Amino acid sequence: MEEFNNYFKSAFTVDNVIFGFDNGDLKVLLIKRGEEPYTGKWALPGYFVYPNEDLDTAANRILEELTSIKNVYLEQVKTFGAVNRHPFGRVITVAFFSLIKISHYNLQPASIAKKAQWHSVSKIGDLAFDHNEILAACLNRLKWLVRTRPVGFELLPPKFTLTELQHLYESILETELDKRNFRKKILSMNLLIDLEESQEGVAHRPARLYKFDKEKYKQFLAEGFNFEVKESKKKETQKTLSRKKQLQANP
Amino acid sequence: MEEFNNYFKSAFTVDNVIFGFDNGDLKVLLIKRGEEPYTGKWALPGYFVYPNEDLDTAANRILEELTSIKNVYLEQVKTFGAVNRHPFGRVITVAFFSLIKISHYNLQPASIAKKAQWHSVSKIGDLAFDHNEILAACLNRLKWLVRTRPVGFELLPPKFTLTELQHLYESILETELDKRNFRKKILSMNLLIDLEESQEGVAHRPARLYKFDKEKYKQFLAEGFNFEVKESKKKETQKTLSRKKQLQANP
DNA sequence: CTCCCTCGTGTACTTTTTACACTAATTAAA
DNA sequence: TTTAATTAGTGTAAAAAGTACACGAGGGAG
Repeated sequence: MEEFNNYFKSAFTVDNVIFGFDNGDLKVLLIKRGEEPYTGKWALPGYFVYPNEDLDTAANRILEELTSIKNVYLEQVKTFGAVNRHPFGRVITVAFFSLIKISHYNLQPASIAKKAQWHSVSKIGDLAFDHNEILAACLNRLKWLVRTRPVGFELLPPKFTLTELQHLYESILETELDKRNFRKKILSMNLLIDLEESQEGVAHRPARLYKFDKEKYKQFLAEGFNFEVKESKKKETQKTLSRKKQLQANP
Repeated sequence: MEEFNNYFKSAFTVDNVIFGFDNGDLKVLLIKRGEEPYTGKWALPGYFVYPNEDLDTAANRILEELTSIKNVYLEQVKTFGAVNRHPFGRVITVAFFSLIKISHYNLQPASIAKKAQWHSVSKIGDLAFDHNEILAACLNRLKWLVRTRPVGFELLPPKFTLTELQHLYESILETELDKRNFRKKILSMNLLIDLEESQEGVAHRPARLYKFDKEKYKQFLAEGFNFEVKESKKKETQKTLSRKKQLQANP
């Protein structure tokens, strides 16, 4: 016990990569640092974990302080603890990401709003600390997630069109998807409810609005996951070729 | 800076789930605790992270102290930091898992060997701390990994038969695989080299030996991953049914 | 020589994925 | 009110991948 207390202890933080979707673009909420080190640089929102706080509690706290939003999708991704990642001492940080609906994002107190800003993921420059690396890890996880689980809904307003959903996927996966195949796939999951309403205020044929079916989603989670969105293949994969070879060899 | 030093600091450890495969069974290396708390209970090997040590360095150190093995597959999985997970104070632990070839596993110094022991993953009892939870998380990740990347080789001796490889997959995935389909799939990846040798000392027709092709594997990693082993379907999935419904509705 | 055991192999069927193009609905402008 | 502009919405056929399934071959043990 006494021995225990003598061990080296390190500062312990949580960084939260807050994703949103707006204007056809995937965004991250960044904060302009007002203090040393890296003053003036953009950084991921993060803070020390309190002694009586679990990790995800800390991540939620950081999110709420910034956006006044609670209860959103939040996932632990990876822990970063390189010896020299913080110039003032040893700091270990657990990276989380969360998915929020930007439309629901309440303006924070002015003091915070001055510092916090949405940035298109595709146009991020040099961030403070190792935050580019953290962001990259979270982006990767998000890509995997979106191919695997129908979480797109977390980033869209409650009512959305299939085209919006497709743009969201395309933006996250950085690829183009075939409209018909995408719709076939998404609708075949039966996780969308057709609201039988249409878009308003657009200068072209209005699209149908859908909402996400939370009940069916629970069922889906319980039964195992059979969902994947794939991009087009442009060339024969190595796998295909080698399989053909194999078949020729053993006719 | 001064402020920085006043923040709450926590003890910081790494736990390493060391997987091996032997006798048709997936194993984990556990240690019998000789001190408080949880004296006498089995626990995952783990230790404090030193001030000048990166996380994966610490995980490798723990592995090496126990097994004298270096340079094996090692992956960070998740960080566990619940407020009360350690009765003596706040301890945050980063869980890693590693894959080793049990055949290469040198006997440690007797002092360690007395405490360390391989346990079949399927027969693990109550572990110390939250280690059952940590093990479960690592097992899940391993399942995903094995369906997605050809890492099975990390757990087998340098020369192995396809049946051994299949048993490894079956043991990790906790499912049965069809022999012909499994071989077709594995061979079509072109990651195995047929050694044109046979097993010896078995009381039946000896199987061919293969080894893993590291060069092709690098290529495979560079080109993106197209590998998955699936278990048999026993019933129509919900997806199939709903798709049929949809097709009937729009003929 | 026979028994016993595991090895190794092919095919037909089902499901999933992919590629691809035109008509419909609405607003804005002429 | 006609026309242009713009996005919405829809089906099908071909290719690839996945699945189910059974028997002769090769070796050791007795």
